[in-house]
Amino acid sequence: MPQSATKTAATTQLNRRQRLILAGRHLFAAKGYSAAGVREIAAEAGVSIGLIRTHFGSKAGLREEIDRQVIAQIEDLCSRASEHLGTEALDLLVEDAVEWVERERDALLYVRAALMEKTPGSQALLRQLLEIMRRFVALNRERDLLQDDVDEEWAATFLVIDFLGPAVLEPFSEEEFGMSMYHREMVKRRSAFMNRVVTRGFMKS
Amino acid sequence: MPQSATKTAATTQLNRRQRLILAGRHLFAAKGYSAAGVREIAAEAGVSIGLIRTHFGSKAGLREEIDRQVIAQIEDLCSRASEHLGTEALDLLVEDAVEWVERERDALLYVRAALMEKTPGSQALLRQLLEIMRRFVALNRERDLLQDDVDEEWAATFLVIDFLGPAVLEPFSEEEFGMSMYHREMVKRRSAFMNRVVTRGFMKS
DNA sequence: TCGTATACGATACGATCGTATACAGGGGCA
DNA sequence: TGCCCCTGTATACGATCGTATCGTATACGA
Repeated sequence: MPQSATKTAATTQLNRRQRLILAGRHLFAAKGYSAAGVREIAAEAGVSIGLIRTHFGSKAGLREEIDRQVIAQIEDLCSRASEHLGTEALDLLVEDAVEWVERERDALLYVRAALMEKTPGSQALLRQLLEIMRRFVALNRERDLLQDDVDEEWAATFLVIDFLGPAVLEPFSEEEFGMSMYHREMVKRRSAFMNRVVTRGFMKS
Repeated sequence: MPQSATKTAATTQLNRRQRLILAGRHLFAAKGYSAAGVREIAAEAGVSIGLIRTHFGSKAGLREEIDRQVIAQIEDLCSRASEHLGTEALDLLVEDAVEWVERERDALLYVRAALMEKTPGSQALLRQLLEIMRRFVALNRERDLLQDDVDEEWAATFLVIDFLGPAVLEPFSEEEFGMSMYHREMVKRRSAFMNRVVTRGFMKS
């Protein structure tokens, strides 16, 4: 009983804090930082309001912690993406990203919401994404997979935009396209189209 | 005196209302709908708070009116884009859009902010953008400017994403790229890159 | 010229915001 | 056992939110 109580207590402590983070991430992503209230977050996490102050100092502190965790996730994605080489690197990066998005949809939607507000955290998030794409472009140049005279900085920016694009459109996707942007069929079509665009384009010159 | 007084009064009336709309558009775009308060909006417009209720019923009513005006502007852009034909149609559409963005930057940043929140207005805004791009794609197909076997729905979505992309990145642009996304040099480089991408891509297959 | 409708501002109201404070339970250490 | 710190809850506080109300000034039609 004492041991299991200790364990339970520790678990609960971790859970309380982490549940606040998850609830905050979810609500910030869904309604935006200003519109999501601390009482609502605490209620969704199933804890009392005071815990936000205890663990994070303030609502802003909670956001900073969420930023840190999401940035860490993207760093992970980045390091795994760097392992991909060869012709199918883009496919694999897309697959990795898609797998992450499926597993951590709230995290992506949080990135989407975070970018709406310019904070140190959101700036860092964007920089992280740019860094991933710059490395990806550089890697492909080294492997001689880039066409000649490509504006590499814009190529990286282009990739960031088209990574975030579906997230931006996601809340409207059901009504405009009849399914989620991250529905398997949607991802497949999009992946095929983007693959075509980056290698051949879609318009005659 | 009476005539000029009448004129002034009428002008003032129009100004008051329109100034509220412009101030609201600016603040909603800059801080988001929830974070922008009615007192702040009234102060920026140089009128008293009560006028928001008088003219629009509520804060939400003000947003609806802003939505209407912005949608109307985009419709204008749409009808003008439809006039462009021939090989340089994309260039002209881009030029039109760029000119509009330069003239009405707040309107674009408002679109950006509006898309963060799912409302009837934001859904209509997105649909409008999609419609523009669908027509553009269809027009190019009719003119035989599309490559074979292009997924036209995704092509239109792609164009929407890459139209909104710079707006999404704009608040971070100064720090990441050293200048605004809508700086002339930036637009030129971006335009060149996008032109290349849609016709040739940038990666070897 | 007067009556009325509208335009407008000042202020009050209730709700909700984020934060601060007071207090309760339960391990770890003397 | 007694003290203490840590985690946690409940509640209070001041500020600010959006909205409602009231008084006044101004323009227009009879």
